[in-house]
Amino acid sequence: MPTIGFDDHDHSACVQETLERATAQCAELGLRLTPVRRRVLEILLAEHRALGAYDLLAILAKEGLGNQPPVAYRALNFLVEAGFAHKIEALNAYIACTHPGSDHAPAFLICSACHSVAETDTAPAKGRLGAAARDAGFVINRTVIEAEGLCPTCQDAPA
Amino acid sequence: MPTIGFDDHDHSACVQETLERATAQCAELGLRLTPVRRRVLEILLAEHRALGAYDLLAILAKEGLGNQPPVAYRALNFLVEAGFAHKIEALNAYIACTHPGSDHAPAFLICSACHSVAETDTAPAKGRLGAAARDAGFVINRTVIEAEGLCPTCQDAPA
DNA sequence: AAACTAAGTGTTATAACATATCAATATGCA
DNA sequence: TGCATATTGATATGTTATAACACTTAGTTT
Repeated sequence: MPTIGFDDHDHSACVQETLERATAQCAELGLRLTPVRRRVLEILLAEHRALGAYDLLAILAKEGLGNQPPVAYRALNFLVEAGFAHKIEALNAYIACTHPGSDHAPAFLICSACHSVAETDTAPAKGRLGAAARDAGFVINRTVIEAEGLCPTCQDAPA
Repeated sequence: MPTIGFDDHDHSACVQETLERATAQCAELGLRLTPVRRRVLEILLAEHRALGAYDLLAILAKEGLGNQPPVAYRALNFLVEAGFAHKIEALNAYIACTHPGSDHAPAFLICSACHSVAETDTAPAKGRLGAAARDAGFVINRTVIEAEGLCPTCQDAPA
């Protein structure tokens, strides 16, 4: 599984493709990708960076899709639970999943300068964290793995 | 370096000892462990679990040490920067460092049931996260490694 | 000692993030 | 159709965090 990162790619195609896959997956699983949910996913995919719930809400409000916080949070919670989006705990912000379909323990590389986020994968149970958990008799349900730093572009940019 | 975890230990001694080490370390580095900062560290050490800034503030207020949010946040930011405390991003809460003195990349095991937190250590650069960062040309400044799950005690407890 | 400087504190206000609750509506299915 | 469930609308509130500015304290320079 590749680290989808800071490189360029055909973005509008990737948005469309991911949306279509999400639509199909919802149909399969009996989930309802309602207009607000679909639009939130589309926004997150298009932005390709972490957005706060209120950033999303502002966009939704302009489009007449809702203007109260629960509108954004409900959609985000749905997407996160369905595996279409992730919450970045270090930013209190949300990002579209770039590894859709796979059951995964995501890890993120977060650029402090431009706020772009790359998603990669970990196998937490296999590393030191898993070993520590086993030693302590701790059973892991969910992991948060995030790294803050500088992406290649921002390293080159003048301070 | 051990995972300081969910086991019992002589707590009041460990609080005193850590406070003394922190005092000494501040003296060495020219940092000022003022009354509020010292008391916040003491509370975090004594509680031995993650506390929200407003939980701390309530305690400080009772003791006449301040009653406005910045009082708590200033003390917490100082302690975090000095390495005496850590922020648990998944909880928006703060905990005393149990590996003081060492320059470390902490990792946490967080019990969803009893909210106790064990601190252990990682070597992020050596695991998959480090490999992904190198592949992407990403330079890591800080890592957030947190696992939520059940501690040994809460696994045994009835649901 | 007086003046200066840097760090810390007090205080007010507000920004930013998130959820509880209850009523209304839509959807899927017996 | 009628029922159960999921979703949405709307109001209010709860929780976490910082901006801004005045004031004080401790150390340092003159």
